[in-house]
Amino acid sequence: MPTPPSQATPQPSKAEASGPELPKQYRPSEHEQGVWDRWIASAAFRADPARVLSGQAQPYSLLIPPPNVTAALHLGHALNNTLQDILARAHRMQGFETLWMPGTDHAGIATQAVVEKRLRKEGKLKGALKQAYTRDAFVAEIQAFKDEYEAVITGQLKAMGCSCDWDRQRFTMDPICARAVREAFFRLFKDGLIVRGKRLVNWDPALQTAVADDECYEEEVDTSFWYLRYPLEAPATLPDGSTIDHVTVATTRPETYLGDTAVAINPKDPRAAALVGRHIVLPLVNRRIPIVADSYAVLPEAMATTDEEKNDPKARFSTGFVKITPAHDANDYALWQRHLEAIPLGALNMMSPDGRVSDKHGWTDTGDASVFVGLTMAEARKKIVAEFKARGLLAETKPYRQNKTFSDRSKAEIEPYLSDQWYVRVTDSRLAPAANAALAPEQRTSGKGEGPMRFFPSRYAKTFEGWHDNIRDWCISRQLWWGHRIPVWHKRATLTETTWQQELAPSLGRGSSSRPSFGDMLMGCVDGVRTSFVRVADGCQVDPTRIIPLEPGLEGEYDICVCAASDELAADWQLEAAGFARDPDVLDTWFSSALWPLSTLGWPDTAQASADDPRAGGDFDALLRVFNPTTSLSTAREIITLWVSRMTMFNRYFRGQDLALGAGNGPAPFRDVFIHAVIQDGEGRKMSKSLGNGVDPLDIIATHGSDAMRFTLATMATNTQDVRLPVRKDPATGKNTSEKFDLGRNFATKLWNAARFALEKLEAHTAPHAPGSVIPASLPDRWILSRLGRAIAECDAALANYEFSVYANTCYTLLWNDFCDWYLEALKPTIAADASQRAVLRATLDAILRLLHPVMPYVTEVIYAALSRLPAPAVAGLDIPPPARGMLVRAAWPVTSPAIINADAEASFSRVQALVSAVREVRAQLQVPFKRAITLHMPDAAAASLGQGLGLVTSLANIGSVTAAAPTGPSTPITIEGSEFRLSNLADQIDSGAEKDRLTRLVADLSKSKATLEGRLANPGYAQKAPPHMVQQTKDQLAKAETELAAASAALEALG
RNA sequence: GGGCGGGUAGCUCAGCGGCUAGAGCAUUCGCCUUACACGCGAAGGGUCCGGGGUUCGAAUCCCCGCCCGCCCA
Repeated sequence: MPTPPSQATPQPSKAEASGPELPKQYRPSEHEQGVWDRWIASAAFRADPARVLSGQAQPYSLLIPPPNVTAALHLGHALNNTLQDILARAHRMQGFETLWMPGTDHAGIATQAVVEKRLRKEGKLKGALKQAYTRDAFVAEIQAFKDEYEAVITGQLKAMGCSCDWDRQRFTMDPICARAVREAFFRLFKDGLIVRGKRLVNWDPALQTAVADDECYEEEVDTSFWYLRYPLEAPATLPDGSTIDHVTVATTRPETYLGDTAVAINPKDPRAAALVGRHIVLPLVNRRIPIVADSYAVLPEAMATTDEEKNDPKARFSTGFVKITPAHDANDYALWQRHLEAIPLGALNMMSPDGRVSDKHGWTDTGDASVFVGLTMAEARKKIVAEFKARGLLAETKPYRQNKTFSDRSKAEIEPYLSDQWYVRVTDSRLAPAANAALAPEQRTSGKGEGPMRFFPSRYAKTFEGWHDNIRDWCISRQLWWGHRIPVWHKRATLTETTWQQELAPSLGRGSSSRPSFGDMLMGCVDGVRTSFVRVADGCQVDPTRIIPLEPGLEGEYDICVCAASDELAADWQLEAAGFARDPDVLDTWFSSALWPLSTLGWPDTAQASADDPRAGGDFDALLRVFNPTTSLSTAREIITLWVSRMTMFNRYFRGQDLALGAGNGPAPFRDVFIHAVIQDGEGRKMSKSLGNGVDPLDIIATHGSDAMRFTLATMATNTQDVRLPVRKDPATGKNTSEKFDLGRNFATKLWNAARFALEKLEAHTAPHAPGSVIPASLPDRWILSRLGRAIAECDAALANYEFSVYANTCYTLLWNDFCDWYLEALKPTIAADASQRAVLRATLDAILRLLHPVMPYVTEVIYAALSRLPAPAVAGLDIPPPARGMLVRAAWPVTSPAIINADAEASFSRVQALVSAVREVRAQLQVPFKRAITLHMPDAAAASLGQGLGLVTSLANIGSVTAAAPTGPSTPITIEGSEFRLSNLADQIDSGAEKDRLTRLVADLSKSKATLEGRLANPGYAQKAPPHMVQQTKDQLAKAETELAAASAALEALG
């Protein structure tokens, strides 16, 4: 793993630098550290915003999706960071001033959960966290854990070769990022977009915190419907004349009956008229609750009239009566909101934060139900069902399968729970709608897109758009200790005209003529401090100007919430002395990650940021101006809603304010959003610790090398949603690995060996070519340059469209199939004598190294160290200027002139390839050893038309002689493009059986082709409607097949 | 429930209106051929999930269905 850079500029190691000659084998571990040190020492990854401001370069920037400090990186990170590094390195080579900003995320709930678990395992924590640890002590434990994992993660990224601007590395809780969080919170609070609300949240009773919807998952579990008899206050007579003294409710959660405040019946239920407005008396609790009419109550199957009603799966289980528990069920809460008048008791919470029945958190009329207090919800269920049964109030129990929600982190069952939380009103037009408006017009399905933001692949724009169209207020408070503490101080006060002065009197007098008073502060007349008054009774926020002085009718209990823009201001106003207590909660992690495009660049106070982090270079002001908005973001699918959305909203909001465009009108934080595929195991499962199917990038780097891993991952980055990586356990090491990575390792080796060969030839023959730029003359030279020109164009297009597998595969084909299989083989006979060919070989290898560098930075850099010592004659049409310091990392991207693409050379060369392949085929089928030089019988005209190609054919196919004379002894036919030639001298004794087999197969193949082509031409519609060139092509093919078939048949007949 | 992706050679994937459907790995055969056995040369292997339709022509476009996966609710 790379260590911090040494002070002196490291030189290439002996292995790298022993002259142009390379060691026989490429062993990644012997080179990677040395190459890394040279990159760092030369500040190769350093972005200089001044070059952009002075007009010397265009900016290109990427923000790393900050990995959670919870755990080491896995292959998914390896993929994402490889792709980002490819982009960063390619753009750097293309002349962009490139910033790849690194950093890590504190990952509040995830990290706290992991550390808590770890402490329990180590025996340092028993019982409830909040009893065993103080806040500060626990945060210190997490801090230590964070330091450990941040180092691990950084080490992994460096081992992978990630060319981040490491001096600027950030952490979401470092002072610079913390200031951004503070500023953002304050601005939103001030603008009325952060509000307090009593809402039902997803409560994790194990972690004792609210969790976001996206931190939960659902699972089907076996449970029951219980049928509970609720006694009526007085008997009622139904339309059918019968009299009832109770109603029976069907419920899956009998334990929450302690919080019931109503019973609902469907208005279409015939019994409704007789019952609505009457009351139930809850058993044991003796609470009097009303019956209300609401269509939320599902009609029993027997009463259902419409199809929809009949098909409702709950109809089978329904009695027509539903217990309503607003504090413990989202649907019930919504029903209460529709019947505020009819349900005076509203929401009664009967659970404590640790998931036990409690009469201390909102429920007071305990009555005989005190027997349940203190039980867990599961215990309470059993006991409540038993008590109902004992009293004859349990009508029946039916088994039922139901979807339940669980917490991702603790796996505990989620309880809907009524609690005070902070929300961001993201539905405001300056937030979610502004995010959608940032999309490019062609990526919007509804509404107007006016921004530059594009998703790659484009289908993900729909996910982004749909999310904002349906977005709800974002709950940002978390009942945790690890995170950015909410900068709000609370005080509960009962406000009446008279108590107002008394409640706040100790501080109200603080004002003097020169300073604003405490009252001014509360009214929002003071910079950097803002107050909201939340009426406890209904959670409504009341305008401070109506509180001070208090308007009639607004008396009551209030939560006074003071938000301070800095701790200094909070201290200055002596809030705590005045009885205000700081909110114990922290912010949702995504709140700070949402600011990543701002906070990493020093926002909001770039001068202060420069002072805070001198290592980063003190140029935060230029950094923010040049690199926000960024160019590309590469991230995972599920992150679109969690992170991309919030960054977009915040960047547009805050930058809009900064740039005086108006909140919400600022730039989107990035131009392109690339969504990469998810790596799964061979069975299509997510890689995870619990499944034990994860692969550690460092293990792959150790066995295969960093480049091999990177290259393989790049080939896997197609535009599908998932890619599968079959995993196997290495019996020797016990570690997970995958044979897939052999692809990259073999490719790196191939490159290494090709380079060794080229260097050997270039070293051995040094006679200079004629002065001036080399004009390639030989067929292989013209051909390889043409192939190179095409490959560069394909790579350029692929990278511009985030098609990483296309880029990798193009490089693969160019190097392996074109350069190694054909070009290097073709030049063997001529390279020694041809100085111009040596120049082309050198230039082509140089260009290939440049093209491959973004994906395989280490091996290409090592080879380049050797290659760059050789003279580099210019080759016409190929622009590859020598790089600064002889380092590939600083080299320019290869550029070719359009003229380098040579269709004639390609056509001639493919005839050579076809002829050579045909000869090889005959050799293989007739078992003619490669070493046996054979004779090719070919008319003079045909030989002449091959031109330079003839020499290539004879050397590549080991043709001993070419003659126009007909063979005298045994011979076999080969046909190329409809022409027939013969091969002879194949063996001392010809094996006519093998030859017969070969020709028989050939005749069968050709007959099949002939039939197919004839069939196509016989179709009357084809000749009439297909484009003429298609028809002509088919005719040509048929003619060719017929010629070849005739030749093969004749030869077969001649054999007898 | 809504949205999205996928089902092509034994495996992992390209191809997304027109060469007789390709690559890498695996398999078989032959090779230490002036760099490379992590290699070279050759070969075998596919009702392109099923069923309809559009078209001169469909793996590719449309419709219906089946199966797998993901995201959101």
